[in-house]
Amino acid sequence: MLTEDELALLEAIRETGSLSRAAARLGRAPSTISHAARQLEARFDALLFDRRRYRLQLTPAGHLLAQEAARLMHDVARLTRRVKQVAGGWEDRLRIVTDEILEFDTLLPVIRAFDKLESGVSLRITHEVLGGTWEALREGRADLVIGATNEPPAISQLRWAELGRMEWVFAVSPRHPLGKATGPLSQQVVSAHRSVVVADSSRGTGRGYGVVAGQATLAVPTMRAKILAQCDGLGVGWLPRHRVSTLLKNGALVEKAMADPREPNVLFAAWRGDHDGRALSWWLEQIRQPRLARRLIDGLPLPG
Amino acid sequence: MLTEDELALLEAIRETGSLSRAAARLGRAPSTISHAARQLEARFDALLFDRRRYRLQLTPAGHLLAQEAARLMHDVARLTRRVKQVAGGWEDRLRIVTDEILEFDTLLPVIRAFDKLESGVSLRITHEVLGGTWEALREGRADLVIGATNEPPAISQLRWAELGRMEWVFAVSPRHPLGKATGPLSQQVVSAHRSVVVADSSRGTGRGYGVVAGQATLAVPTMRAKILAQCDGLGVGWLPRHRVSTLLKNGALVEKAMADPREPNVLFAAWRGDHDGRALSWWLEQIRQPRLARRLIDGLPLPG
DNA sequence: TCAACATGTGCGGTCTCTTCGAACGGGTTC
DNA sequence: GAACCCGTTCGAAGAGACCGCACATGTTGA
Repeated sequence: MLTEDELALLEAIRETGSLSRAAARLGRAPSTISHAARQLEARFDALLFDRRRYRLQLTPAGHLLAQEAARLMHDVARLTRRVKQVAGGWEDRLRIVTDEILEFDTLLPVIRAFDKLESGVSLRITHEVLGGTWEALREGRADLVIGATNEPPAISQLRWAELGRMEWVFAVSPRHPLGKATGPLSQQVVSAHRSVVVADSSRGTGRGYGVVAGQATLAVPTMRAKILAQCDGLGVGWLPRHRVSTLLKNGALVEKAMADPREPNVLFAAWRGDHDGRALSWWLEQIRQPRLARRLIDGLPLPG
Repeated sequence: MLTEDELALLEAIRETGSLSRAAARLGRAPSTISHAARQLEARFDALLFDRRRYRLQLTPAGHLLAQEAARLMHDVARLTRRVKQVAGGWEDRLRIVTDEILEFDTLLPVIRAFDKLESGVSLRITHEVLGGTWEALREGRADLVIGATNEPPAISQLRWAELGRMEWVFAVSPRHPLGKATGPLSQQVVSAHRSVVVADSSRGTGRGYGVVAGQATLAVPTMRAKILAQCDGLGVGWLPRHRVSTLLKNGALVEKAMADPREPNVLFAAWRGDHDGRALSWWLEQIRQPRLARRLIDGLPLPG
């Protein structure tokens, strides 16, 4: 393998173009450097230095070694940092999976605050649709899940905390055929119109919120897209009340009373008890603050 | 940095789960291992081993180090191979740039033969359109250029060899308006019809073969596409005679006499004299064989 | 042309660091 | 509780790194 001394040797020889100067730079005797250089060649079983001329030079092989060794050295330095970091109780990385109904924007201030800690932990934030968050936790793809819906399933070592409730509203564009309908709408009436659903293309399986069997659907990638689609009159469906509050106020959407109202969803944060670290603890501490939890669930109302 | 001994130490401890067994496996005294382990911890300034329980275990930091160090070790082994290879006179990699009018298929047998040498040299074969090959050589993006057209430009240390001549034929689809024209065609007559040109989208600049100013053009990505386009009657232009020989025979294309015939192109192989290596020498040796050069230039006639 | 200087290498001695064996304390197993 | 396993400490022995010196060779400047 390569010692940092050997690397420094190559580096010094390459830059100074001479063994004596390299020796001076490294604070060693010239004979030591000469000895070490020969030893290095013996180790790699290759001519690394061209000694034919007065001042020796690196051969192409020597150049390659010096150059790549510098890269390796860099890798080792980074590895050292990571090891110290993990030894200090910080995870190497923290994988956070949010449900898509949470808006990434609301996480930004927390991420910024986390960055200020300069922990070195690399964050990886992705999102999933519907049950995907629980799956991610079960399959070990996530260290922390934020905004998971429905009841926590049976996962060994599961820990969780309630974030709060998300209320839903059935709303349509005023230009939509249902826009002028009066009185509570039955499922039968609704099912005659296309519904807009959020689906995750990457996993292939078609999931959707509150879809009636046989109903035509328009699958869109995000809740934001669903809201915009419904504003456009492209379909109908349930929307998070708080995120469409402005749109309801200015008439871009109209709320419809339903024969079967939708119960509010309880949102959870969840993690596994067998992995702990300072980054996870910090995030849990933040998320347990009611103000932040409220903001995460409410999201940002779309401006009209 | 990490010595291979230290890496072997981590590996042995991780697998055996005990210092004594690791010592036995490595053929050292237990005291040596204990000492080395502590020294490793001091070096990284991190707790790598959990000594609280009876048999010590790797901490998360230790696991990370062992795992990543194994990866590093692998990198070093690969680097060692590459250094030996370069020291043996083989280049680290050979970048071959062909003109697009050469067909990649005709290179395949040569590549297979090169692979049989098991030199370890990684081949990188790309193609360029028109003057792009010379540029690639000038800008140091290529170690060897095959099939460069036109005269060799002034490039320092340039070396070249003639491959042979490529003859051209002006041909159109029988369903094209020019298909029934008689007698030699003048430039003026031709310029009234759209010409098909080969252009390189990746470099942005529009280049083309023998295009008359003001003439409408259809730019296609490859010579193969140009042939197919002209068979389809989408345009007219010069084509390599040998590659369309079958198509001329079966009537998919008809040759037209021209008032200004096109001179055959001389194709060159070129490289720089200041980089030599066994891989380059081998390729030059192959290319200088007249039979191979002929096959490269003629390409594969498209079946009707 | 010759002297002064610079460069790379070989040798013997010194010094540091690794390694070992022996002894000890604590934990596990039967 | 005896036998065994495990990790640690300590002094001694050995290996390898390093230095100073001498020497051959090549370069530079007067």
